[in-house]
Amino acid sequence: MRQWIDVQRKLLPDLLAIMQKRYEILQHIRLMQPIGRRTLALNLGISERVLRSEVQFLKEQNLLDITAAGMSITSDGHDVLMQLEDMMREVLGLKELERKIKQRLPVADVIVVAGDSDQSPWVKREMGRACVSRIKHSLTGNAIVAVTGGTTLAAVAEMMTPDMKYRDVLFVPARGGLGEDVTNQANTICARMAEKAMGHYRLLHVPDQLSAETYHSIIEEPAIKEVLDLIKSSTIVIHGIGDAKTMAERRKTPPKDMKKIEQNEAVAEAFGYYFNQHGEVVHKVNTVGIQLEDVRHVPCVIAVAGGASKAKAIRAYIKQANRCILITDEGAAKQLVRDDSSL
Amino acid sequence: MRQWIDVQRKLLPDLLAIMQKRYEILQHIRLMQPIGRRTLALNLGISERVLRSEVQFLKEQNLLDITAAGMSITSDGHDVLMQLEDMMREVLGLKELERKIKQRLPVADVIVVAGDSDQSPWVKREMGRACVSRIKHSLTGNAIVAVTGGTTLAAVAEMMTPDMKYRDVLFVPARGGLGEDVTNQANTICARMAEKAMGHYRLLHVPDQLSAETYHSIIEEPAIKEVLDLIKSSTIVIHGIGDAKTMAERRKTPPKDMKKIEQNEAVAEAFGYYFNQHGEVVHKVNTVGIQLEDVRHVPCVIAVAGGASKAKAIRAYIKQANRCILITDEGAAKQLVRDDSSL
DNA sequence: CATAGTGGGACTTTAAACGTCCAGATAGAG
DNA sequence: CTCTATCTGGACGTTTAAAGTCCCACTATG
Repeated sequence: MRQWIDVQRKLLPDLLAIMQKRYEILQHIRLMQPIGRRTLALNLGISERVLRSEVQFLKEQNLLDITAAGMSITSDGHDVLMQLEDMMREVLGLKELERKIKQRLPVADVIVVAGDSDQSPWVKREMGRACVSRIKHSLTGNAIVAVTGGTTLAAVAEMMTPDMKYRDVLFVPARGGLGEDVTNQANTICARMAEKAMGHYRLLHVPDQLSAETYHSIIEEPAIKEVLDLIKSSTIVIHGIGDAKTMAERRKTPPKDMKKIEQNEAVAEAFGYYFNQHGEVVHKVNTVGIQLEDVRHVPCVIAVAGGASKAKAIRAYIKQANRCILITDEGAAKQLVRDDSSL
Repeated sequence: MRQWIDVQRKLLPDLLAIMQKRYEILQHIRLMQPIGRRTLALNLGISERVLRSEVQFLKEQNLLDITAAGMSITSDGHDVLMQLEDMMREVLGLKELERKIKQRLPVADVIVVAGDSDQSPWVKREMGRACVSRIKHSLTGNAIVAVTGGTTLAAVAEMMTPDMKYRDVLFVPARGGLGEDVTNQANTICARMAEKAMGHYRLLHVPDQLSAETYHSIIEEPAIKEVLDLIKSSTIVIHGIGDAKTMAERRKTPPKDMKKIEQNEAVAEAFGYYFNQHGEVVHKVNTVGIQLEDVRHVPCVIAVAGGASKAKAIRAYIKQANRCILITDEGAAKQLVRDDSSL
């Protein structure tokens, strides 16, 4: 396949560009369907007229449907898109990035999607899609999937699709309240993901700020304890990686902790833990649920994070992680490789 | 690879056509270099202007050189062409033909090249090229290669290229005089092939028509006997397959034999043997050299024959052959498959 | 029922591809 | 050495396809 692309690059250089264009069009339509020409053209950054020609072509190929409400993907288009995903990763050199990252960081697997989520918000959803298909890949029987919060995880939940495989899967939030907005809380995302997957889910109703006494008594409540046990025995953990400062600010972090985080030069955050650039824990939010030790024993840990600005955070987290699966984007991946080359 | 082609067919339907066009241009240039635009355009059956555009493009890609004497292939172009050969066989459905033939006829391997040598004479040279690369593939140490005569084998000799592998290879004519023109005789072709390959060769100087006495005494001559022994112990045999009637007419076949061949409904001819449609020998030319029994014990027998008109002959010969390697063209292959489907 | 967003038709502009013709250069034959 | 045939490459008008522009009819949704 590699040589096939190389030959085509020599023999038909601009056709690969056209292929990429059509691929992106299909991809966007799938993402935003039903959608109109103008909106889509604006989104893709191409003229409306050329989009129109392309759309007409794609329609003639039976790859997309076109109704009064807008354009949407046919099942043929869906199939083509599925196969294209793999090829385009190779064409765009994303596989190359994956190889490099695998060489340089201790990860079990890497998937890089095109784009930079710093610049194009929809790239998060592509990471979400990649994450979902990766999960399906390593799903066995009646798994317990623990998920965290964050906008990236929200995107993952949004892209979740129902599947027979999820019939006996249980979704749980990885940890209790971390001080986030309700839309970004693990509970919310867990529920959303389970609904989209047509699977089951349990939630963890523990308030954010508790006195020590209440805390100790509440975790002895049978209803709570049962969920906590499920969480500790989860087989898959899906979590985001945040920039330490951004996360601390977004959460209602007390000034005392804020200072601690800053002074210890934390750069990364994941499920309530803050790491410095060497991957050492410098602070943790006190809450129930899975702990860092527990994570190390989970067979399948998937970290999802993208955008060039998160490269440092990703590197720091990966350093201490136990060969997790990383799902990221082109922006972050390139930055990671660049940083590594300059060291 | 199969799916890659299918997707591209959907997404860029004319891509494969363009690819094929450029492939053919490169192929022809390699075959006829150095060659001018007009001659080439005429040969390819396309307008001179479009050829000019294509050539300009290919030149910019550094795939061909262009001098006052005409156009020729660069080493880059050669590499691309090598890789393309395989891909185009897949694209043009030739691999499909190969699969079908392998299913239906008792052959060890089949290679089908594009075109029909009945209509385009240069297709024989393509078969020649395919044959040469196939030989190299199954060449071991100091092999002895026996070759027959015929226009197709002449094309094989013409396409032979020198290679380190041929250093210890010995070329010999498979059989003595069969009544052909000197240009199509096994001796001539054997010498030509060996020269092109930079290998060694021995010839068999035995006149066509001999009395029984002379015959028996000549084969006892040490010089002759040595060559005959080499022939009998050859490790590779390359031969053509002819239409029985055509071959009989081309050779100075005596009326008596002619009648015998016709009455027994011979359809195929190979190294002096005539076969009917069931693969049974109905006549043989009396001469020294390898015999049909000997051929059965040669580890690698390669039959080269193309053109739709030869399909019947190929089928008949293959029926009695002991899992040989067949090198043919699209015209013959399609006819073979068609005949087989209608049975 | 109004409005924002949709597809699609029609026309003009622009660029690329193509057909055609010819001049200058070069290799090979005589 | 000369002559001729063949080669490339430039020039220019023509054709055809793509892209820009504007507008209209329709429809889903609030």
